[in-house]
Order: sequence, then C-alpha cells, then structure tokens
Amino acid sequence: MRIVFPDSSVKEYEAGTTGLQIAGDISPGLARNALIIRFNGELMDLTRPLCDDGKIEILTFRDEEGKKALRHSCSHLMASAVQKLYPGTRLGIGPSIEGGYYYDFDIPDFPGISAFEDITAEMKRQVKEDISFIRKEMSFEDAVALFEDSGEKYKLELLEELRDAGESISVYSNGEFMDLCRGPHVPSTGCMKHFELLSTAGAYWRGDEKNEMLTRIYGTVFDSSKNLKEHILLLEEARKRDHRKLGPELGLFKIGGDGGPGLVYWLPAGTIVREELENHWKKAHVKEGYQLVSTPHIAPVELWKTSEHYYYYKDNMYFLDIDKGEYALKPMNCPGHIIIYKNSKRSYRELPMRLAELGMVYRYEKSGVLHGLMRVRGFTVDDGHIFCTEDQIVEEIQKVVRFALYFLKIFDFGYRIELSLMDPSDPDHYAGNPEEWKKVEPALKNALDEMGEDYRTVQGEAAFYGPKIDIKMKDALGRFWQGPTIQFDFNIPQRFDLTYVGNDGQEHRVFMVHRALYGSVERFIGNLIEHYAGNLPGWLAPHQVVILPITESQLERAEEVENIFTDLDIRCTLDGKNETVGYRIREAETGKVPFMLIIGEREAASGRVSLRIHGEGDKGSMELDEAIEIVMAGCRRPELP
RNA sequence: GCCCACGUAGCUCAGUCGGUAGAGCGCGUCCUUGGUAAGGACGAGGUCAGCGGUUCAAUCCCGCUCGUGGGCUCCA
Repeated sequence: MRIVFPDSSVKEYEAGTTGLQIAGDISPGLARNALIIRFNGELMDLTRPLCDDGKIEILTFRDEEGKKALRHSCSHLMASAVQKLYPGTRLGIGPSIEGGYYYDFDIPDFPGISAFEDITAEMKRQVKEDISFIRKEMSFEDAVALFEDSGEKYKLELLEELRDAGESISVYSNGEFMDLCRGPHVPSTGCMKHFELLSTAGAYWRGDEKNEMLTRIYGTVFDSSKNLKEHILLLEEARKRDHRKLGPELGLFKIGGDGGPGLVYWLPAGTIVREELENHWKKAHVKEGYQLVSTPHIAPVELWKTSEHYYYYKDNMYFLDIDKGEYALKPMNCPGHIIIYKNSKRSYRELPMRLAELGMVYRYEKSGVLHGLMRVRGFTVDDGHIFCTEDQIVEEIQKVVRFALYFLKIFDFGYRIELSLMDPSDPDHYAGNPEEWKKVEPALKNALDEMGEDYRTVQGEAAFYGPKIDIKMKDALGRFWQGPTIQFDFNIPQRFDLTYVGNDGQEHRVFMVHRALYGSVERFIGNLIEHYAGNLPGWLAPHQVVILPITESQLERAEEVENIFTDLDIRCTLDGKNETVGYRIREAETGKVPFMLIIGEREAASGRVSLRIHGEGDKGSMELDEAIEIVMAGCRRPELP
C-alpha cells in the first residue's frame, strides 16, 4: 500500500503494517514518542494494522490530538486503579480536558483525597507493567451484555445513545479493566510515566443537577517529568497569586463572613485601586465621546417587566416592597440608560449617543458558585450603551473594539477575539427582526475584518437578543479570562420602542449596543491581582512611596520629602516607626510598595535620598530630583486613548 | 442549590484518645537610635463559628444552622 507523509513523500508498505512500525521505519525516536496516528483524517491507534493507501500523520505529545489521547488514556489507567482498589465502583465518563483529564466515578465509601496515595501507587505499578491498550469492536447487543454483567449502569445509558445515533461500538481494555470508548488510545500504560492526581470534586452525572452526584478525580499527564514539573509549578504559582489570598493580605478587600456571602467590602487600600481604575475609565470614556450618567440601584418592577428581565432573569433578582409597589434591585444597568435615552425625542443628529456608567448591580448567585471577587452578588459593571443608526454600526463597533483593546494593552493582557453569531438552524430562538440580524451580523464581521484583527467565529453562541463580540484576555500565566464584551441588542429597542427622528422626518428604530470593558470592576481587579501577582503597576499601587528615616533625627527631613511627594500627587507615607530600617524595608517589600526612600544622616545633610525599588533592591544615593523623576515615571497614569 | 472537605486569637497554624487552650506573626508599652528583607523585653487578645443533643463534664462525640474552600451547574 502507498503511504503519503505530511511532507508529501510517498513510501510503499505491506498491507497490515501498523502506524508504530511506520514510525519506527522513520526513526526510533519517533517510534518512542509516537502516541497515535491520523490516517486519512481519522485518528487511530498506533497499533491498528493499516490496509489501504492513505495519508499518515504520526502524532506525539506536541500535537494537540496526541496530547488528548495520552490524557484520555491516563483517565483509563486511573479508572483501572480506582476500580481495582474500590470494587463496586461504577464508571461515568473520563475525558481529557485543558491541562489534564478527569474521570467521574460512583465509588462506594470513597475515602476522599487520602486515597490518592493508593491510587497513584497502583497506577505506577500498571505503568511499570506496561499493559497494552486493546481495541475491540462489537455489536450493540454484545456490548450491552458486557456492561450489564459488570453492572455499569452509566455505560448502558451511553450505549443507548450511541445506538440511537447509529454509531459503531468499540471497547478498550488495559489488563482487566475495560471501558466503552471511541479511542484512540496510546499503545500501552508505559506511555504514562509522568502523571499526577490533582484534586477531587463532586460532579453531576451528565452535568445535570437532577442526576446523582459522582466523584470526579482530576489528574494530569505529560510526556516528560520536566513538563509535568513545570505544569505543577504553574499550578503552584497560580495558587500563590490567588487574589483571595493576596487581596486581604495587602489590605485591599474583605468578602463575605459577617458582611454577607458574595458581598465585597473595599478597605482603604483597595478603594484607592478601584478609584484609580474608575477615574481612568471615566476620563477615557469622556474622551471617546461617551456621556457619563448615573442611575438608581432600584427600579419599579414594571420596568423589569418591560425589559423582560423580570420573566427570564427573575431567579437572579432581589425584590423589595416600597409603598404599594414592588421594586427590584437592578441586576443590569440597561433599563436605566433606556429611561435616559427616552427622556426626550431623539434626533439622528444626536447619534451615536454613547451613555456610560459604573453601575453597581446585584444578582442572586447560588451560594456554591461564589468565588472571591470573580463571582459575587453585588458588583460594578462598567456599562456603556451605544444608540446609533444602521450606517454607524460598523464604525461604532470598530471604535469599541479598539477602545477595549486599548484597555487590555494598558495592563499588558494578551487577548483572543470571538464573534458569536446566531444558530442558523434555529432562527426562532432569537428576538428581534430577522432582517436586522441579517444586516448586523455581516456588519460585525466586516468591522473585525477591516481592522485586521484575528478572530474566531462561533455559530450559535449569540445571546437570544443579539450577536456579540467577546474578547478573552490572557494573563501573565497564560490563563484566559472573560474580558470585554460587545453585544448587539435587538430586543430592548423593540420592547421599549426606542426611536430617533431621521433626516427624512420619520421615526426609525434605533440600533443599540451594550458593552463592558472591565466587565465587572471587582472581577477585573481580581484578574489584575493575579496577573501582576499583587505587584500592581505604580499608578494603581495603594502606597506608591514609603519614606524611611533611619533614626529619629531625620524625621524632620523625612516630613519635608513626604510633603514634596504629596504635593506631586504621589501617595506617600512616612514610616518613622521605632523599628530597624531592615524591618521597615521588609515590611514595605512584603507590602509591595513600589518605591522606598531611605533617609539617614548622610542624606539629610546633603539633601539627597537613597532609593530602593520593590523587587529590584537598593539603587543607591541620588539627588532628590532624580528620585522624584524615577518615582513620577513609575507612577505615571496610562495615556488616554 | 448539590457532592466532598474544612471552621481554634486580627493572620498562619499546634493541641485536647471528653476534664473550658498554645506557638509564631501582627497589635500595645518600654528598652534600643539602627544604613537596605525580621533588634530585645514585657503585655493585652479566644463563648475553640452558632444553636441544640449525648454526658457528672463538650472546643473535642452526634445533629442542625451559618460561613469558607474544591468542583458541578450558572455567570460579569
């Protein structure tokens, strides 16, 4: 048979040759690293005999599919160990995921995380034994009989679905362990020397909270101990940067406890960070042609009925009775901005009208989903609503995307743009006039294309009320977070009958865009803390400069210097505590204060200062003006767009 | 909300096989006047998350509630 390689070279092999043999024919190194193959576009086991001509790709851990196969195989290895150690364990599913894999089990009397030691030991034993993964295809009936015998009720449920979908059934075994599985798998358990069990959690069968809760065990596996170690270090680094740890440590905020779960209390230092972010945001928005507005935290329930939030968002809203009427705490700012838009009859001359507000919203979130600043019950949306004509759409979208990227650049975030469009097979699911969708979706696409930005189009991910552009931001550890979001809304203009008078003297339906750049100020600060590992850029640092007189005799000079910096709008504190300089430096370092000015006898006499920079160390003695210049540069607020 | 784990001083954590508790840091006072990541002494701080139950006796055992964490689901 003729085998074509990715570089288009061709080689003849006897029918029945396996991918592994072909890999070995190329180089022993490749045979060692090979995990699976892609043959004529189909992923297959290395050990599957090939019979026809075709294109082959030999996949290793470097290939996304190879990585997935290894991780998925490791989930089988882990399942095998669990089932051996805990007889009666029934299997759920065990896929590979970003960064590793998991397997869901129904384990009778599972001891929890303490079982990891035993499971790991058993897995290691099986790795050493180098047990082959064996694929077997069978009829639906045979498979049912097999899993009925072993009482695998979840697998039987999956089987039913496979049959309904008309898929062929395959089963993989490694030693005594056997699992319903499409594959492919790596050749043997010996490929998984570098694995680690990570954590355990409850998970509903099939993700449905009406189903029983299974025990999920997370693990990961790599191709080398070096890569595994790196990954574990990354996880540790992420733990160290956890904003829930750093935030309270740095005196930024306090969440929950007596203050109520999911509610954030900003301490003085954290309030400074917030105010800086918000002030910059306001200045930038004014410059970009937004008008700042402010709306109440509560509004009559009728308003939420008109906006329909009352009907589809009720479970997340808080209600209160006032006089004879029912009110709701606002879960979103839009209706408030609508009231402002409708305050007078609008002319096309006023468009685009861009309203913006740092609006605090309240949403009921289930207790289990609350998570530090990332998921709270009261938060500040940096909301903006753009009302415009059809002709203005492309330009407005580009303006917002550029504005969003400007904000990400300030903080050195990477990004990825996603364009979410409607599911064309289900047009009834969406609000608004289908004609409008047909106009706006290509407009969004054009806007992005014209800008030359890379983006991914996701069909069917649009909100029911409109298509959207989501920007995911990538932090210093390479993790992606929900970033700016720009959403079209066909629903609200219709529900509230939002119009403008065109130059033809006729009323027209206005187009409306929601957008948030920080998303939630709270969550964004959480992201910043983790992104910078708590070392916020100078302009955001709650304490920018600490002045440290070495002895009491330099107090007077220290106060002079403090006043100079304070007059320059630098947040400066004098630490004249009765402690050694070493102690006070340590305190400033752990407090992540960017600049320290040490003033001893020599400096006081000469009018100089000794500068120390956080994380860098002693910069030596210098003229005060020189130090001022360095500090000012380090604390400069970002340029406006 | 659900499954699992956890809750001891402001923080990080010991401890009590049931007899009402301890360290370090931090805080206060004093001594020390110091040169680039912890000077010393003394002291104050706890209804051992809350409420019930078992017991002669509960911080410890049991139950419930609240809170926190890991996930599921959801989401800015």
